[in-house]
Amino acid sequence: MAEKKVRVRFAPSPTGQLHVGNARTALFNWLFARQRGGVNVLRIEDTDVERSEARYETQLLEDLKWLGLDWDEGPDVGGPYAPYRQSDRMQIYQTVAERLVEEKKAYYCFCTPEELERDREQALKEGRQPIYSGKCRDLDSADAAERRAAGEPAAIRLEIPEHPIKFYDVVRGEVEFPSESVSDPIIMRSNGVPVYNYVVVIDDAEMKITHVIRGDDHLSNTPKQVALYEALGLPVPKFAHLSTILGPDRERLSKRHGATSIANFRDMGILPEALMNYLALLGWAPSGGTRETFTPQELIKEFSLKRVTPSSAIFDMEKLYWLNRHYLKKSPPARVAQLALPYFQRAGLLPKQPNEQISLWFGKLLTLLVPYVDKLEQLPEKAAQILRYPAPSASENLLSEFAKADAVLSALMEQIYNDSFVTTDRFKAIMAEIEAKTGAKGKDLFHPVRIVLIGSPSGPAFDQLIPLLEEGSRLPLPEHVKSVRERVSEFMDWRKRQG
RNA sequence: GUCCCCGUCGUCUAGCCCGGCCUAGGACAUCGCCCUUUCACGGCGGUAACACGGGUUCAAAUCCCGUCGGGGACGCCA
Repeated sequence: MAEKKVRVRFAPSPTGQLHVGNARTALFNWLFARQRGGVNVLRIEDTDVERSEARYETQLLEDLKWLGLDWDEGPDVGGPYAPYRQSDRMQIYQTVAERLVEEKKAYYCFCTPEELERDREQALKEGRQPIYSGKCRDLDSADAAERRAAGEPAAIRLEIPEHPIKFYDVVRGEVEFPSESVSDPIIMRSNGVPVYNYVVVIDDAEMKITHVIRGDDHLSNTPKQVALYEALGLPVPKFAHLSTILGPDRERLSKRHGATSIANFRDMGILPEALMNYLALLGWAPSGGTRETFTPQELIKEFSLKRVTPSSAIFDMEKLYWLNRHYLKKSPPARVAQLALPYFQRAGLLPKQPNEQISLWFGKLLTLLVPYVDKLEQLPEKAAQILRYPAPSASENLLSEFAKADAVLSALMEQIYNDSFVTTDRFKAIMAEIEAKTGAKGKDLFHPVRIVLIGSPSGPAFDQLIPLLEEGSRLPLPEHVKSVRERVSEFMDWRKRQG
C-alpha cells in the first residue's frame, strides 16, 4: 500500500497541430496514470521560441480534451511544480547548469561550430562514430573563466562517464549503450539558451516524474539523459519508448499521407471514442488479444505498459473507419444528430435554426443514412442523393437494362397522377397495381421506380424512403425536397421533351 | 560509417519472458454464402503469416548465434 504514486507527463511542443503519434503518446500516459491512480502532468515544451505559438497551445489543449483526456497538473490548471511552461522556467536551467560546472560534471566548451563540423567530417571519413572529441574537457577552469570574461562565447557540455550507460525500458527491457558511442552533449548553448535534451531532464526530475512514456525517436537520446540524472544525483525514472506510427508506405506517418492530426479526424466526423479506441490498439492489445472495442473506462482497466509492442505500426484508416461505424451505430440518435447537423448546414441542406418538425425528420433521415457511412462528413453527400432530385438524363441511362422499365414508369405515372401525398400503404398498393398491369416483377419492377425516385438502383427500403420524401416535401427547408409525385412527373416531363 | 531499436496473415495483433496445449488464435480488409423484391447493415464461412540460415533440445514462433530487411540516433533541432 505504501507504493509510490506514479507520475507521468505528456510534453508536447506547441509548434503545430496535435499529430496522431503524439496523441497516442498522450493517451498511453493518461491510461497508465489513471489505471494506477497516479498523476498526469501536461507540460509545454516551448523553448524553441521561433516555432512555438500561443494559438497552437490553446489548440493542443482543446484537441486533448476532445479526445477525452485530462490532466492533473498543467499550464491551465497549475500544480505543485508550476510553472508548466518551459519558457517560464529558464532561470532554473541556468542555475543548475552553473552548479554542474562547479561540481566538474560539466564544462565550458569554446569549440566553434565550424571546428566541430570539421571534426565530424573527419570522424565519418575514418569510419569512427562522429561524436565530440572532448577536447575542452580538461581546460583549466581559471583559463576558461578568463576567456569567458574576455567575451569568448562558450557552450556548456555535460561530461559523459566512462562506463556503459544502462537503463530500463518497460517495453524493451534492459538497454545498454557503450560510453564511446555517446557524445558529451551541450546543455547550454553559447547564447545562454538551454538545449531540449537537458531541460526535459531538469523538468522531469523537478516534477518527480516516475515513468517517461514517449516516442521511440528519443531512445538514442536516453543515455545522455540518464547521464544527466546521474550527474544531478537524482533517481532515474523508468522509460517506455513507444514505437513509431508509419504510413501505408512504411514511412513515418506525415501530412503527405493525408489526415494525421487530431483536428483532421474530428473535422471528418470521426467520433472521439473511436479514435481513442483505435489509437489504444496501435501497439497495445489486451491479454488474450481477442477483444477490439473498449470504452475509455475499459481501456483504463485493461491497459498495461508491459503489453505494449515494440515494433512500429502502420496506421490503418480502414480499421479506424470500422470502429467509427461501430460507435456511430451505438451512439444515441440525438447525439449523432447534434454532431451531424453542422455538416448539413454547411452543405445548405438544413436551416441554421431547424424547427422541431425538421429536427424530427432529420433524425429519421440519419437513422436511414448512418449505416452507409464511415464518418459524419459523408452524410450530406449520401443525403443529397436522396434529397436533391437527380438529373433525369443520368436516371435514363440506368434504366436501359430493365426490360419493362417504360411500361412500369407509365403505369406509375398513371397511378400517382392524382396523389399529392403518397403514404406507404398507398405506395404498396400502387406497386401491386403496376405489377398486375405490366407483369414486371422483382428487380424489373422495383429498380426502375427506385431509379426514377433517387437516381440509383440502390438505396433505403421504400417503406422508409417514401415517408421521408413526402414529409420532407412539406417542410420549410433551404432546398425544397421533391415529393414522390413531383419526382415522377418531372422525369416523365423530361422524357416527353426528349421526344 | 558507428551505435541502438525492431522483424507472426495485405494491415493491427495474441502467442515469445516461463520451449510441448500452435494442424499459430482474434480483428480490419478481401472473397463466398445467407438475410433483404435493391444496396448498405447484420449473420455464417473461406483464403491468408512465424524474414532467412545455422545451432541447442526428444521437442523451437518461442532459447542462442549469424545474415538480411526496416527504422532511429550520432546537432549550439525538438
